[in-house]
Amino acid sequence: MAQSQESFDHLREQGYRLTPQRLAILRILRACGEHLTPAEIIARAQQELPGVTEATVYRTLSFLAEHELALAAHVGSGQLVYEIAEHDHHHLICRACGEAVEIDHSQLEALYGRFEAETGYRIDSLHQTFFGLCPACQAGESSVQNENSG
Amino acid sequence: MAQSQESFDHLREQGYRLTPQRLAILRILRACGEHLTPAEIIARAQQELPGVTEATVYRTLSFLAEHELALAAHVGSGQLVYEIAEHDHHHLICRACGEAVEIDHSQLEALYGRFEAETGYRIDSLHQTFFGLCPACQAGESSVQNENSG
DNA sequence: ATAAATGCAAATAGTTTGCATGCCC
DNA sequence: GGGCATGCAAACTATTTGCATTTAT
Repeated sequence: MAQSQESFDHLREQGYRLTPQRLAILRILRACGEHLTPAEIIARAQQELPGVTEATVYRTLSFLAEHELALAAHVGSGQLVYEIAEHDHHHLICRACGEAVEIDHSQLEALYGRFEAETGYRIDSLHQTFFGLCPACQAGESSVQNENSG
Repeated sequence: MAQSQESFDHLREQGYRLTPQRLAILRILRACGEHLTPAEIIARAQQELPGVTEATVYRTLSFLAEHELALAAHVGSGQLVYEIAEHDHHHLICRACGEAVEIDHSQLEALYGRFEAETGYRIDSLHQTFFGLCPACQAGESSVQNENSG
């Protein structure tokens, strides 16, 4: 929670407000540690703050992403997902059970460097999502046949 | 066009039909060579086949993706995009001008191998999308300020 | 006090579905 | 001819927006 104090002050200085809704959603993202869909965040936010609306959650998520307190990414589901912006990392997600493994950004740096050298692009994808099958689901591959991802 | 003949026969054998709509959409994807959003595909399809509906295009795209004649991927826009399934590759897209560079899958194989060794996952992400700024847009960075992506 | 943020509800955008008809094989 | 695919329109889901009210500062 300490790491946010400076961001909070910074936002306040710019005239933004730290409303209970924003704090609650930030808390939810922090507590989860993983990415959540807007729907999941809405559900959790409504438990903490009965009466909070979907519109507010969407607006809050955009706000947090814009101010780099949260990170938005696309995963296979088609929905944008959000997670707390703490350190740069990527995800490897199991298509079958949805389990996600974090991949530290350092593991992609060499690749990015190579792409940048080859193409001249400056790459800023700090949240890639890779898909596959986790060891458990590979084992039960013939029996497990679902396609969930949330 | 030759490369599709066998796929066509295979589909027909399974009782599927190669309707003008499906062929037109396949032709559109092939002609483009890049990924297209459903909206873009709908627009082009309606030029080739006046009267074709959105529903049909969506259904056709799902059909083509399911039968591996097309490939579906998420790019930053939030919309699923489709492209012809010809060879495994990834994209590096300029956030500013939308220009895309292809990255052959071979360039990611070592990385995937490393991830697989570390995590035990079997990775099957054959279409990653990386974002960045292309050389031209880096040059005009201060002047170019748009956020288009389609 | 004041401007920013919320809640509400309606609007919008994108995608999917049911069903009668059409058309590929 | 038979059954898969299409067109049409309506349903749905996810997200955004306008505006009066509330509230953090």
